[in-house]
Amino acid sequence: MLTQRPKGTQDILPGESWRWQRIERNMREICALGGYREIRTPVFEHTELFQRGVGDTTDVVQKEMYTFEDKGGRSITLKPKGTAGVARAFLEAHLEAEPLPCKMYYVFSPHMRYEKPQSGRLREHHQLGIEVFGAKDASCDAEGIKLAMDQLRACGLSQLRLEINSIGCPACRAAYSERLKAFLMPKLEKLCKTCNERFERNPMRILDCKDPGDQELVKDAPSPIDCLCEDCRAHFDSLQRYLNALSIPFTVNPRTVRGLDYYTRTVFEVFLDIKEDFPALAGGGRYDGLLASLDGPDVPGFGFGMGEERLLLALDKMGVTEPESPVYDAFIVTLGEDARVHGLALADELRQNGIRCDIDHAARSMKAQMKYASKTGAPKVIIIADDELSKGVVKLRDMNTKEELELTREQLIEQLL
RNA sequence: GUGGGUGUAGUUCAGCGGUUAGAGCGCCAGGUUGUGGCCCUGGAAAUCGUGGGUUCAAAUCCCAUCACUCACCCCA
Repeated sequence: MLTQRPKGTQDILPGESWRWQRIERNMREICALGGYREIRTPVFEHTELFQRGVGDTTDVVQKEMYTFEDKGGRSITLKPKGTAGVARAFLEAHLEAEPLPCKMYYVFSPHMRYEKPQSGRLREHHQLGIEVFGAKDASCDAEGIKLAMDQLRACGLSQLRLEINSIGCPACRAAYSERLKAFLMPKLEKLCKTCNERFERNPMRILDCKDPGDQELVKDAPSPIDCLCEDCRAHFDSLQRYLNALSIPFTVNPRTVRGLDYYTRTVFEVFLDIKEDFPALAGGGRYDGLLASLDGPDVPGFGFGMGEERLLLALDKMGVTEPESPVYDAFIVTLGEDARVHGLALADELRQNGIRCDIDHAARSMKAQMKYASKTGAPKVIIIADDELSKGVVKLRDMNTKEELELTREQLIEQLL
């Protein structure tokens, strides 16, 4: 259908864009306080960037990318993940030569994945988040997590649950993977079908399988934390120290495993702390090997992404509602074309003075204009008709008290300011 | 990709074989030739998702298809 949006997309209509602006404003303010500056990267990149930067074996790359060949024969992919593009921009501009860390944030970044849509999951969604390059200490991780929590709280969410974990460095992961496989091998027959598929591809994913039978079977599985090397262990310990210093409650969940290849050490997810299932609001972690894997310098990284649609969904879910502020400070009701001529000039003058106002452009009846003013929530109405024109005044009506004053232009502006 | 649910005015829904498919809300107009919210009256607005089949007769039953939606996989 011509007038139907593509599957898995959403329009942000005039009546709701203010909600987006509000959460994005919160993010900008919070980030500015911590010295993060905005970065904007393209909505499409060379396909190879995502294959290398996200991971060839991940579901995102294997079956969810919007990939096409452009007219120049290049393979192009619509951004399915944010970090790879930011990493590419960082490397291309050689920001590693500038003072580090490089602290960046982004808002309203569109992400496209070919998935089957459902609640909180779209084919195009928008993320806000941060990326930091060149800070290896866990204080960076803690600060970033605090920022995510602050952002959610600033938007009006208080019931939050932070889950952290450490999946270690590649060496720890290899060791853990072996240990986990050894543990799972004898139970393989009893595990569900998808877990059997996961066994070779990504055994860690079996740990957060939703199947109750499987959960029971893997209850005593070894924890990745037990396989951490000395450095990774120390990093995870200091992360917890920092989080405590920031008074951020958290739970260590060894089952939290980000399904992307580039993560190292810290991974975390933030959930709504409620009984019902609700998808993660934010997720992220450390990716110390990412830049090097893109042939860049050995510079560590940390970041998180937060789904704006999911955040808004969570606000609805938790009943955090705030009415839209009225579109107008005043609405100008005019009767007849002479009045409209004056009304339009007056509207312009008021706008020059920073007063948000509008005038009827449809030559409707006074009743209809009053009704419109009322519907839009305008607190004041300015009435201009023959009577006012001949007297050289306008009438200012207070829509709540119904009080009406006859005023000159100067008096009117004074009143409205 | 797998599985469930739902498609009827702008919107939320009723109708579930039998005249011309209804209602609430919204929209427009009038009651009130210069005054909104409440009330009253009227009006516009629907190829009943689409295609095929069964039937004397289909919005209603059957099949297919598309869309929306929810869950799984995965992820924000």
